[in-house]
Amino acid sequence: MSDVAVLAGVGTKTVSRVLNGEPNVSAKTTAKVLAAVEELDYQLDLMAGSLRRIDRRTHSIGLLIGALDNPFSTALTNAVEIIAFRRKSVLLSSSLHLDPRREREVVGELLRRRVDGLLLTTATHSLDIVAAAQSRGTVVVYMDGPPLGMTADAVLSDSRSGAILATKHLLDQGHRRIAYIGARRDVYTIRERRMGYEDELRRWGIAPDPALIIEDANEGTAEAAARELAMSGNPPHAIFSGQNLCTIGVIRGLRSAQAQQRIALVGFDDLPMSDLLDPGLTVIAQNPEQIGTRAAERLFQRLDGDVSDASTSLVPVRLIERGSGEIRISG
Amino acid sequence: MSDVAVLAGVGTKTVSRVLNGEPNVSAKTTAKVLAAVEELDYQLDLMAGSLRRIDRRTHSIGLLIGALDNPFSTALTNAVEIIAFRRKSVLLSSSLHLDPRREREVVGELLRRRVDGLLLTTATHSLDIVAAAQSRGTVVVYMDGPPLGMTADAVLSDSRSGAILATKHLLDQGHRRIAYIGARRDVYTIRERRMGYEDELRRWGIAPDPALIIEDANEGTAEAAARELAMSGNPPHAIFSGQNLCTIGVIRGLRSAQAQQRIALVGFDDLPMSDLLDPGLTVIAQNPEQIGTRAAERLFQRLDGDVSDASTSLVPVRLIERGSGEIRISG
DNA sequence: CTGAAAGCGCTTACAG
DNA sequence: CTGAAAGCGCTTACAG
Repeated sequence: MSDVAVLAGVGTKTVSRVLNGEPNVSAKTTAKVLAAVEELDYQLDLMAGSLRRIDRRTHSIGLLIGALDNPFSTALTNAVEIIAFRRKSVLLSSSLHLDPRREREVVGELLRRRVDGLLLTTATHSLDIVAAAQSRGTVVVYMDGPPLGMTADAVLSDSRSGAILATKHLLDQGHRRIAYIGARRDVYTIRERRMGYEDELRRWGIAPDPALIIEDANEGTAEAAARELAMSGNPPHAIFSGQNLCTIGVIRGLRSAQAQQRIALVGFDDLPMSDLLDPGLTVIAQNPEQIGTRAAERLFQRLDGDVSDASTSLVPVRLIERGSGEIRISG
Repeated sequence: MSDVAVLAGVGTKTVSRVLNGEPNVSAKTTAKVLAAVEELDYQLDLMAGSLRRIDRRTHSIGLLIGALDNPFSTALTNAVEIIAFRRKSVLLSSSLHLDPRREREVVGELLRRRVDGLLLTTATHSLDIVAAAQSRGTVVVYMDGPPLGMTADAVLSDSRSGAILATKHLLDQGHRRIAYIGARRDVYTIRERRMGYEDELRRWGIAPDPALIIEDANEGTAEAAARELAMSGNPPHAIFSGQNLCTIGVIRGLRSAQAQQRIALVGFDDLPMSDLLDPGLTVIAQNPEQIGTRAAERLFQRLDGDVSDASTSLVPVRLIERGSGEIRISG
């Protein structure tokens, strides 16, 4: 910046004024400064500025995501990025690559870079440092899960209602033996989905059958489980898959048992091209754009000084009928 | 940091030594400092440190991507993130959301945060500031495209060979009237794909037919184009789709014309679940993990002091046969 | 409308 | 093995 000041023949404070759009600089001086900036291809050093700035804002926000291997996470990230860009903030994005032990280190890296806020989709192993940062003024917003062990804003899908909707839809088709195949039980939203499934069964007077409940599945084990269920002596009439990657496994499993036209399927969370399958995949679609947008907007409201009580915002889900969930009972 | 120093009863330089793992600190002093750090939940301010540090490294790298709406971009980002994490660097990721006018501003935001390096998948509208940053020591590596108007390392798919492979495969099935439906012509790799297609046709003595070449398509227009071609009086025998989102459109178009079992299709770039379609989708699969990994590793080699000549690294692609590309000529 | 001095939280270059 | 002083590139708080 001093180079620019020298070349323009002004003080550094004047350069700072021009580059930050502060008032009280004559048009002539502004022009001189801008010419020098152009000449030297100068870019303001925002990080140096934030050191002295009264609010210490770095105009960066940290995003912690479980893994980027999922269209849901991608859409979420994209939505967040759009809001951040609008607010002249940059996104420091980190994923865990499925290794929860990295969480502490990843969050630490974000905090050491003094992000203004943290958008967390998962944070079970770094609670202390997140809470400490929050008490120092770092804004914390949870996405796709509730705040764990601390008070913070959260934006998430209404998983329970979605699971109830899915289960009811299958019951409405006449199915009674409905299996659940879901992902990691240690994830809040996943548990909610299983519980919604059980709630609705009970509401219809059906006791959840442990033999029809498979948890902690990934794509591979979901495939094996679906295949096994389909080929068993007493196969289920329908399957509710509690997560999109599991759903892919279930589809493969049903196909390898040639049961995809016989056993109904509703998946939680949508998948691209799932309308092109045969049968088309019926899903409970989440709204990741909305979750990401709301969470990021909440974060910036907080940065703007909103000190109202922390709140949890539930984003509605909806049923999309494409065929697999509308297979009716045939026996 | 001074709080920690006071609490531990040492100088700030000693705190700095402990936190940066520098030698020559007694075990006892180290313990005192660590206890104070723990007590205060202190996190080093990396950005403040980089200001004074001799190499001025911020341990952050900027990633510019066209849009995150594509599994290819996602896989690329993921691979880059893994390498960056390994190198204790954080990823500032920005996408353009398809708006090229944002490019200058986005790149500027990254540069103003003094990223150590820039990983660019697109950079046609910010050449001057990228080049200026490069000449100041910011490492620039291009991904998924060649360096445009400057000298820099690049890592990209061997698009031309892939397009030749796709076209040859369709010719091998007996097809002669092969259409090309591709995305934005202003993207280098997309142009390479079309050129590979034309090259191979000519090698077989077939003149490319302008009526069978559709460019600048997106998912929607690719669908319309495919449908129109399929329903025309003189439909093509096969289609080579030059980009994955176009491919989705083409699949929809062929289906709506009920031609998906009649007109062969090879798509450039793989899509998840494309083996579950009927027919399964034959593709030229890229290797985004490899592109991202190589590009990030190159970037860190440069930061480590490698001053060898800039080089372009071509990552091989491969044909995956799943059915749609193996439909043989039937007329 | 403009600029000189001080200071943000660190690391550097020294001195002990 | 340890720490005091200076300085990185900015913005703040002033003074003119």
